[in-house]
Amino acid sequence: MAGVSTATVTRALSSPEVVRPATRERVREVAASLGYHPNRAARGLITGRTGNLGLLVPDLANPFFPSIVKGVQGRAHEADHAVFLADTDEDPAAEAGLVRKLAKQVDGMVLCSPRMAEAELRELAAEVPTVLVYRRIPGVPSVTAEFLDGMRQAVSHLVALSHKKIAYVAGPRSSWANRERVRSLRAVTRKSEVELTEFGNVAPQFHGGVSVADSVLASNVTAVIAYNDLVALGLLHRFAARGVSVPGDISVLGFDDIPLAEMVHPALTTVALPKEEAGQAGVDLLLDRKPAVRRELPTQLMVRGSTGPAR
Amino acid sequence: MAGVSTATVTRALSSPEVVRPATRERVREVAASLGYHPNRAARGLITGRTGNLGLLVPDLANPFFPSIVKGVQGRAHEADHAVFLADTDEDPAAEAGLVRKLAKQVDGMVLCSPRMAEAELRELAAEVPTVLVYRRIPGVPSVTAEFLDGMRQAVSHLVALSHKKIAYVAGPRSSWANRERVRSLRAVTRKSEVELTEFGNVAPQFHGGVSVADSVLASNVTAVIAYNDLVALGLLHRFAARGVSVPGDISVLGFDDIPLAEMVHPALTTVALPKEEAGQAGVDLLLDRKPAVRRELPTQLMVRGSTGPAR
DNA sequence: TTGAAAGCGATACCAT
DNA sequence: ATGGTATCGCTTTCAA
Repeated sequence: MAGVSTATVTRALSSPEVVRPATRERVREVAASLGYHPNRAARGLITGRTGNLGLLVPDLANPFFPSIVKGVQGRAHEADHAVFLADTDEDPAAEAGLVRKLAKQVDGMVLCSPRMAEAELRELAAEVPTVLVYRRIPGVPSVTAEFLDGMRQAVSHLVALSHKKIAYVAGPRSSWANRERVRSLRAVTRKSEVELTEFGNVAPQFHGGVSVADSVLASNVTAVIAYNDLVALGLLHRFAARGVSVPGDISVLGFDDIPLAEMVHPALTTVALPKEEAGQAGVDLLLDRKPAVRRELPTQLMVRGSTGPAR
Repeated sequence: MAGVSTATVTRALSSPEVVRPATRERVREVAASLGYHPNRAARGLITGRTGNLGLLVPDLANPFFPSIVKGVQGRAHEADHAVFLADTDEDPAAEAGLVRKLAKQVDGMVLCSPRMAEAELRELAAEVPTVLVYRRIPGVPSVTAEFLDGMRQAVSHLVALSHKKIAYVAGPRSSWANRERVRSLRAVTRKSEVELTEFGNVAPQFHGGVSVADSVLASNVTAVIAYNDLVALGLLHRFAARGVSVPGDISVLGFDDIPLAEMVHPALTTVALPKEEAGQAGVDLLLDRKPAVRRELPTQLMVRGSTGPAR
């Protein structure tokens, strides 16, 4: 319709500088009036780049993940990329299959808190450009948070409130984040007067916290740090049902800072992890294709109503 | 590698019945050993089907939507389709662009609670196979819930508790769901002794509820129905801060039944809307390509702690 | 600066 | 039952 060849249309649209301005404008106007957009699949066939990204999350029902998805999604669209989303329902066995299914259609994958084994993950990362978010393995670009520092802030806070006996409710064994938190917590408490008791492992969900609450109460701790906010909320719920006062009888501290943390009574003291930022950083790493980079984002203790002086 | 033509490979993989069993097995074994999967983009070029679906949501941070996404995602993968996700951040102006950007790469779009105007939506639906979830316009397949019946259950419940003056806190004007709820509520209360006072419009979020709570208290209602659970939680939060007892001084009722509703104290009485089911039904409608169908899923009042007898 | 034509990885038709 | 080949929509040489 513009009276030029398809080659010139391509050039007018993707390499404006090489066509005569008059031609370029004519082509662009016609394209706009027709609502023409190049078919990305066909383009990808020849360029090898699809303009698509893949994102894998363990469970969208955990409010921690939608925030990350928003971050990935937002940044990807800024970079004119579309995002495939896959939810694995906390099934490690499903992860590799989903990644491979998407691999051909994407320029890269963002794997958020993948539960699969390290060896398998490494294989996958060799097949398709991969960025890990909230998981770290050698040689693969990743975005994580400063768990050790976050744990230090949490324990300092409890120590300042005179707590001496602290419980930790562990999340899934397959969760790298859980392993990191346990490691950090042990490291931090080893140097202090604090006595640490560990519970779990529980599912990283509300009911996980509910189910372990009575065991925690039966011990003699005055404060409990939960694997994440959802578990912490489960603890709060069961404590309330048992008539246990928080923070009067026991202090509760979570991890993540999901939006809910501020909505409950008492509001949950928690270690805030970067979520949208982590998603954005993940996309940046993927699109920049820099050599294996490890970004570690800062964490921040949010002191709210669920922690108070030891009884 | 299997000693056959590409045509036979295609057939062995996608129309097994037309190739000799021996050949078929040989091809399949070689394919498996190579980890070969047909390139879906290339396939889409000639078949016209991409095996991809697009999903648009207003805001993933609203816990109502992740559930729908899970439903869509799960069903789509069962049908061997991948899902593009786009979050519009509650910006109606962004919706059409996002849809058009994805349109070429998908077999159809699921638009979840789209905020855009009806005329524009109709245009879009003409360009790409579309299913609406939680929105209904003539001629476009849709999945919604029985709001009128849900509202009837809610009001009956409050009437049974002797409430005579009820407030409604309205959500966004651009939200079809809000308009439906207002319409249903007016219809239901018109026939009863109940006096209805309307507040809002507020953002469909926690802070929306917080911001309107004092106005509600200043009126003389004994019960309040919120646009959705998030707004209801905002009300609960502000009421608690003001020392107002729920349900002692005022009853609170939400809509949606998001997971949080059960996690707070007092637990939120709410009208449960189908979420995963709605997402699944949306995908089914899209893939069946039946003529314009309207599915209306049942709703269910969940009575919990936040409603009680009128004071 | 522009056009012609090859080719990306598949499928589907027409032969054989 | 199988192979040859045109074709999908686009980009990228290579020539003009």
